[in-house]
Amino acid sequence: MHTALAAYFYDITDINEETLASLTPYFREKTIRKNEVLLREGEVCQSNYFVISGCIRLYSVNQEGLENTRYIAFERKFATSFTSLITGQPSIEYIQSLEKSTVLAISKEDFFYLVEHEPAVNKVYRNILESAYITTQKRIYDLQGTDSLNRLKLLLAQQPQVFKRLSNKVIASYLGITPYTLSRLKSSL
Amino acid sequence: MHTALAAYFYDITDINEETLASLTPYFREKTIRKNEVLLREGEVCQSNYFVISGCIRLYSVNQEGLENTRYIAFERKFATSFTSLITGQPSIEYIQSLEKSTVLAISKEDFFYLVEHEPAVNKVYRNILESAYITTQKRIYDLQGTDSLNRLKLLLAQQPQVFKRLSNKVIASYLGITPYTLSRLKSSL
DNA sequence: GGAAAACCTTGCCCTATGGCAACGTTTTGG
DNA sequence: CCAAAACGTTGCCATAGGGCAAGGTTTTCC
Repeated sequence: MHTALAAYFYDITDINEETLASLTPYFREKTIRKNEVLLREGEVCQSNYFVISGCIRLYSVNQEGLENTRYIAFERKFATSFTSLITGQPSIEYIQSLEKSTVLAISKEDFFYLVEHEPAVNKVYRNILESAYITTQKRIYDLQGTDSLNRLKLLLAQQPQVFKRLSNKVIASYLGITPYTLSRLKSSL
Repeated sequence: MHTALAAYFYDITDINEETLASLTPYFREKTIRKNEVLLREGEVCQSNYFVISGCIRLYSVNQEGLENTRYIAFERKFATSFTSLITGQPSIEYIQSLEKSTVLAISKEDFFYLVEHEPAVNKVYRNILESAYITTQKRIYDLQGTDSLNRLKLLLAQQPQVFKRLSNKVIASYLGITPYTLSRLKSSL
């Protein structure tokens, strides 16, 4: 198994070496070009992705054709459209790489089989969902209760790497503002 | 066990009658006055609540003193500040009843003990987290990508009972707008 | 059951952000 | 390596929503 994923399991679970080895064949390594789309709106999501290098984002396109980015996964994070994965319904969001990336992909059938039958994967899934809960709780309060300038400052303080690696267009779509406004806010800092 | 909670378990898990009976002593029935606060910002959340009747909300107060409502739980839903429950950190949000309510409360120690040792509760917890994931995914895209009038129309279409049971002040704080704006939007419908 | 408090509405004006246009800069891909 | 496309910045104006004030209405609770 790739060392990054093994480290992830050891960090979250008390899995032993044999069990870990038995999980290896479920994950396929995949190289992804920059800006490649892994899932389109309307398609049913079939895989869960663990990011080895690079980063991928989840975003949707609203009625006016504007992109809204909900989540950006960097190294050592799982990312997928869990809503589509869980419900089996067509996704309302896209999955796209933002850099040349390497990921480990596991099919949804294998993933949910292991969630049911392998306690370590159950624990990992629980951890993913709990982390998502905590992240999105804060995000909703941010979007509801904080103005753009403060959201920008918060992002600069908490995830400075975002500004080195991603375009302003993507950052703006994550903050919920237009690239125009982001450009103006940055020059006002 | 209260029939509403039993029905909830039967709906989500394949629990048997004896196991269900063994869970009963973990839940204490509690009657709550309208507007009673169950958890304040800064306190560590100690319980998970299952709503039998009435409703409770999760909200925070931002820097300007304005309330933002993140979630409203009606009958047959679990609600708590999972972020505080999971991390053990002080809560950034309040829990408050919006009507005279009856809930079943389980302590966090008992709850997480059962999540680890009772598969049916593990499944219920997984279901709660998955549902929260699906709900908040849509909510983030709504807050980011849709204007207030459309958010109002969506809420009217999807949760009309909200408008019969809750004050405009609470509805506005859920939509992320002021009561002034809500009043104006409603008269424009 | 009545005073006080909370709530709802609406007029007026203000502010943050959006959208277009124009133009320079960077990135992409053959 | 170069042309085309995408991106970033900024001036100008438009618009959604916020905030105050004032008045009517409903709710609370002693």
